[in-house]
Amino acid sequence: MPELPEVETVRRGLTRLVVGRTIKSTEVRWDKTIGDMTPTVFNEELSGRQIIGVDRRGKYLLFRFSGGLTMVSHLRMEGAYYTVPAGTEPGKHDLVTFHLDQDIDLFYRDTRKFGRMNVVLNEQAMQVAGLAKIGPEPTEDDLTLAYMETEFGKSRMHVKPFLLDQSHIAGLGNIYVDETLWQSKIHPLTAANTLTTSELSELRSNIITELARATEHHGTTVHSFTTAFGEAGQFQNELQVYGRVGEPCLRCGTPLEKMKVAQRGTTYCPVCQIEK
DNA sequence: CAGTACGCCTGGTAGC
DNA sequence: TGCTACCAGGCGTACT
Repeated sequence: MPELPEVETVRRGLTRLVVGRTIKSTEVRWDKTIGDMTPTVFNEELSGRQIIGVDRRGKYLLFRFSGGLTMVSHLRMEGAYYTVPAGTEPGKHDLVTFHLDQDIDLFYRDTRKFGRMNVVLNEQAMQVAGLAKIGPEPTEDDLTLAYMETEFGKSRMHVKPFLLDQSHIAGLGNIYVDETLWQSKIHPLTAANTLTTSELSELRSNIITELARATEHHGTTVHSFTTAFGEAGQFQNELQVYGRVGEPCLRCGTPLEKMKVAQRGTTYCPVCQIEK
């Protein structure tokens, strides 16, 4: 499931492969992917526009088009972009085709059809649902300890669903939440407002470092995620808890356990991550 | 307002 | 083998 490192990897791939290209036309084979817009309007809006950049905010991709339009694209669970030679027949799960100049087609594939793309004016992009209330990027400059103390202090939510909520911190998903909670020795059911300053400081630095490291490795390959280059990320080899239920904790050797927290599978060490 | 349950989807797999 | 049941889960929406 693409989280921040995977989305950033896709952004870099797209920047290399399609920035500078002009859209000749589009085809949409699953209407829900483009929200309220009809395939006809989608095609009329985008045809003739040049792709002038691809930005990212949290897990959202922001395609910048000539003429002041932005396409906000969220990959959700399995969305993926890749380029093929013009004329390539789309497969069953290729939901959208962007026919580009220079005989390139950009395909959007999404097996489970959860991903969405919304075309809006540039100035409306940050009003798109999900972006309107998005929290700070998990970087040294944007995610300050002072912010975390204030934000976590306001909520009694369990820390796991708290971290998955993009309005608190942008970019974390199930994998990196499990990883960073384990690294920080914090139990997933700990109430957000009971974390001490030193625990928050540790968590903050683990989040920032982990996402940066995963990005360097081109993200984690689970299920169907591949980069826009068609290559697999390598960070799955670095994961310390996700997908390792029953295997020994890398710190204390206790078999890792799995439980449901807010309907999500959660792997943790029952000894290292002590419940308060 | 804060927090929670559900629906959206399909491929893979466990169990019979 | 072929069938059913269930699981994976990010996020928007509806609800408490």
